[in-house]
Amino acid sequence: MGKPKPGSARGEGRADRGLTSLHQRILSDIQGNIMSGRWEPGQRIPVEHELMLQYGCSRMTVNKVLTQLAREGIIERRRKVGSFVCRPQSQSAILPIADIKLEVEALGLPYRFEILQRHKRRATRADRTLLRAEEALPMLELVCRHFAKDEPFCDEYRLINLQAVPGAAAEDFSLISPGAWLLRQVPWNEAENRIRASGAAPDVAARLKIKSGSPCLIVERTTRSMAAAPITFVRLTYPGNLHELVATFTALTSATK
Amino acid sequence: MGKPKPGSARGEGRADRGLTSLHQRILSDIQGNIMSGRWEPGQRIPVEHELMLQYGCSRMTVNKVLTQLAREGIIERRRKVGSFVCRPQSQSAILPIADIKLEVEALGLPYRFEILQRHKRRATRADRTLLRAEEALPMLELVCRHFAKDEPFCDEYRLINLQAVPGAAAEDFSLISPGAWLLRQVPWNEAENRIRASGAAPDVAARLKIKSGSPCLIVERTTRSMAAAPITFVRLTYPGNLHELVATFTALTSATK
DNA sequence: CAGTGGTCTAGACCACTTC
DNA sequence: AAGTGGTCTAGACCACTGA
Repeated sequence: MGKPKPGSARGEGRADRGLTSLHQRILSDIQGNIMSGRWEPGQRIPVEHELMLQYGCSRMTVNKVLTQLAREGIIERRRKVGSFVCRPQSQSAILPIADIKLEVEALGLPYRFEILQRHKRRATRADRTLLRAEEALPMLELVCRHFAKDEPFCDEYRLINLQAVPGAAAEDFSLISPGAWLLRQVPWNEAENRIRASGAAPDVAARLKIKSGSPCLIVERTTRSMAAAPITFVRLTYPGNLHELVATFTALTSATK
Repeated sequence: MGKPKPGSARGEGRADRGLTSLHQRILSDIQGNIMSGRWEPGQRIPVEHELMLQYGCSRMTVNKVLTQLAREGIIERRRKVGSFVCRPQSQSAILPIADIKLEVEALGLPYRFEILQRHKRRATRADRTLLRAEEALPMLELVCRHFAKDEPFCDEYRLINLQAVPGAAAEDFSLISPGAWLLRQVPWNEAENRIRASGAAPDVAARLKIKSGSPCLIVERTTRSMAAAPITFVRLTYPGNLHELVATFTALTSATK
C-alpha cells in the first residue's frame, strides 16, 4: 500500500535527483549505457524488478521507462526472457520538407512565385500512375515557378485531385502557393517522396533558364490523406548546384537474436 | 467504478474491444479524431477526468495515452488549461539509409565492391571541414567502387578518423565494405546528410564509366558517435538515373496558439 | 485559489514463453 | 510451473498557471 509514507519515499527520490523526474533519470541512465556502448547490442538489461530495487521505486515507474525505450526501438522486450539492447540495423535520415518560400527565405533572398499553366481535366492513365489512383478523377494540373530574388529557384509541376480537395478549383493561388494552400486544407496527410538527379527536360530547362540536360535535383511527392484518398502529386525540379537537401541522422534498430 | 470489482470492469473493457488493450483503444480513438480532422488543429480535447469517466478507467490509463500523444507531438499539454491538438507545421520525410549492398540486392543484381585507393595521413584543412573536426587527426582516406552486376553503381570517397576507430588501420576491407564495417564498430551514432545533384567530376566519371558532367545524385554524410567524436565522412556519387532515394512521410507539428 | 497536468505508489491479475 | 512483461487501479502529493 502507499500507506507507510509515500510522501517521504518520493521526497527522498526528489532530493536525490534534484531537478528531473525519476523517469528521466532512469531513462537517461539506460540510454547512456546503450549509446556509449557499455551495454552492447544483444545484451540483456536488468529486469524490471532489479531496476525497481536499484532505484528504490515502484514497478510502474521502471515499466514506463522500459516501455518507452521499447517504443523507440532502443530495446526489445520479451516475456519470460527479459529486455535486450537492439542492434542498429540501418540508419535513416529525417529530411525536413519545408515550404519553398521558407527555403528561399532561409537563404536570405526575397521569394515570389507565379502560376504558368492551369488546366482542369480528368485524370489520364499517366496521372493515375503518379497519383496512385485507380479512377479517372477530376484533376487540376498546375505548372508553377518559384523565384529567389529574380532567379528561377524551382520548377513545380502539380496534379491536384479535385474530388478530395474541391476547393482547389475555385482558388487562383495568386496569394498563396499551391503547396502551402494544400497543407492548410488537409493538415494531416502522408506522403511518399522520391529523390533523384536527372538532366533538365527541355521545357523545364527553359522555365528555369538553364541548359537542357544540366543536372537537376528532382523531388517527386505523392500525398494522400490519412483517410487514404490521393490528394496531390508534385514534381519539384531544382537546378543542380542551387539546392541541397539536408537531413539529420537517426538509427533504426532491429530486433535482436 | 473500478471499486466494486476491478476485475470485472477490465473484463468488460476487454470484451468491448476484444483484442487490443484499453490504452490502444483510447489512443486510436483520439488519433482518429485528430487525423480525420474531426478535432481540428488548435482545438481543446477532453481533460483527463472526462476521458476517465468516458472510458470508465483510472486516470493513469488516460494519462499514459495523452503523455504518449504529447511525446509524438500530436497534442500539446498545458497545465491548468488543457490539451490541444497541434497544428502540423512542416512535413518531414524519413529517408532510409541502407547499406549499398542491400540497395543493389534489392534490385535483384549481384553486388561487389573494390577498394581503389587507400592512404593514411593527417587531416588537412579540407578534411577537417568535411569531418567537422578541429584537430589534425590521423585519418584513413579510401576510394571505393560499388558494382551492380558488372556496372559501376556508386563511387565512394571516404575519410575515417583513426583516433576514433583505430581498428580501421588494420582492416583491409576485402570482405566487408567500409560502410558496413564502421556500422558494426560504432553501432550508435548520428549523422548529417547532404543530398544534391551535380555533374560528375572527371575522376569520378571515369570510375563510374559515365561522361564527365553528367547528372549524378550525391549524398554526403558526416557521422559522429553519440559521444561526439567525429567518425567518418563519406561522399557517395550515384550516376543520375541509376538511383533514386525513396522516403515516406511524416508530419511535424508545432505548438498551437 | 482552484483546475489541470506530472509523477509516483503498492499492489493486482493476466498472458506469454520457456523450462 | 515459474519468470517476465502488459496492463490496470485507486488513490496521493506536487507544480504550475490562469482567473
